Amino acid sequence: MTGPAGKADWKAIRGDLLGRIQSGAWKPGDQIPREVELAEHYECTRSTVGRALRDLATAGFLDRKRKGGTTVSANPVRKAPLDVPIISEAIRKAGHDAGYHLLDAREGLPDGAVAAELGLRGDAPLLFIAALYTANGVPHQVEHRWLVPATVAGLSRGILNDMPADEWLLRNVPLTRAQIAIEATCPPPDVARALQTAPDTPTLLITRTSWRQARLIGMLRLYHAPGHRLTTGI
Amino acid sequence: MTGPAGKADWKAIRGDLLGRIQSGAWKPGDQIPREVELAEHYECTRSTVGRALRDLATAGFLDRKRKGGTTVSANPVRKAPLDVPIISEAIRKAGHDAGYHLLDAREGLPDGAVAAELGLRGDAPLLFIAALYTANGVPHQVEHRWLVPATVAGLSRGILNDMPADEWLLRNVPLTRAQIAIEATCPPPDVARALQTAPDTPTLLITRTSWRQARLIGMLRLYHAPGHRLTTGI
DNA sequence: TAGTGGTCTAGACCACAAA
DNA sequence: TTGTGGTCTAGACCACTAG
Repeated sequence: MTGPAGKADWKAIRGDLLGRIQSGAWKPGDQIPREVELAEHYECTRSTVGRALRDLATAGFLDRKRKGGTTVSANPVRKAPLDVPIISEAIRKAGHDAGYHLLDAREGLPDGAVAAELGLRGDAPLLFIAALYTANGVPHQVEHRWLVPATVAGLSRGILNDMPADEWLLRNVPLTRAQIAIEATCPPPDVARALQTAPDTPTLLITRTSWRQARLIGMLRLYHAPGHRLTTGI
Repeated sequence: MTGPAGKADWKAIRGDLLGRIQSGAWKPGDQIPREVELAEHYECTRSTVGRALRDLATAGFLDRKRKGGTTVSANPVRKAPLDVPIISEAIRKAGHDAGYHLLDAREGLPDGAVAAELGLRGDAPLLFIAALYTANGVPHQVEHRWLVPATVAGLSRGILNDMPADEWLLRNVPLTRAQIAIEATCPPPDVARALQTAPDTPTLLITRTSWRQARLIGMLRLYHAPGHRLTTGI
């Protein structure tokens, strides 16, 4: 119910509108005034209130339809932004010293699970990479990658010795689409060994399959050290 | 290098600009033309290219600074939107029959870990809720909630018998801020029993602490059935 | 068909940061 | 100081959709 306090400023207007929603003055399902009316109330143009309304709509607080007007979302499905970072960068940003060790890099046939996940028949060789990331010298994450050789042409073992695959890929084969799955699992024996944990320790596993346009780049399995938490917020 | 193909349309411009980034025509760190120049190139106004540029910047593809100009992000930290849904809704949306069973609801003192997580001293009683969600009759998720009684006044055991806490909270005490943590763990004995799994099965645990403005609402621990995956994409 | 949001224009002023 | 993006205005036309 705040009036046009200071001046017309789309962020202020957004805050005011959000306040009405979160305070319960406007309830889920309610129809809110039209843009023209709000513009009049806030003493600004329709463009300005429009921007505030658009922002609240993309954030999930409002539903907008032409002719149907703007309503308060009945079911505000909130989205928590989950970072998909360069691993070493993430470690450094957490204030730790980031280490990287290539454990394995070779061509080979993917096993059935990987081939199925990638939608391949399993008879085409992929580039397999295993690497360990450390934070302050302590095992932090282990990655298993299966990459389509034709798509990542130019990526050699020599490069991988010095540079994590994700950094090379970011610059040379940037992804345009990715599917991400997060689950809890027990690490395979070699991963457990690298992480220095017992093989039956619950481990957070992130699986990411990525494409560049229509071309498959490959798959990443990222095993986190025990106790590692993925955090975000709203 | 596409010209002003059809007409000035901010989505088309965004697509064209994104194409230049993803094709490698513009590389990370590169400075891109100023708004005025792009407007000239696309034969539209600065507002229109500005909208396309703003969109790409919020998506993480561009960095913009006044006077400094616009550059291609050197480190495009992509964000994957993670849904924070009403649990029953999510089960239904997956095409399953959603079931809800209240397992426990009582006032009690939180244990040390919960009190610490909530930043409480542990001498104030909280409302504890345990509930089981099923999908097609099969155990799907178990939630443990600790709620601050003063903040959720009106939430009774009678209500909780019929309605999951999250649905009541959504309508009556909508959160304005939340911290979310995702980790792998072994479920406590009572959770393992409810999920009908062995206690040493790796389980995906989502912990969410939520506030309404400055007031603490409470904490949720959501244990997922074995094999459950959290999925998202870019 | 009429009303609503979605978009674009042409111009202006302002805020911030680099030189 | 100066150049860049950030925002706002006043107006117009268009696209979708509810009635």
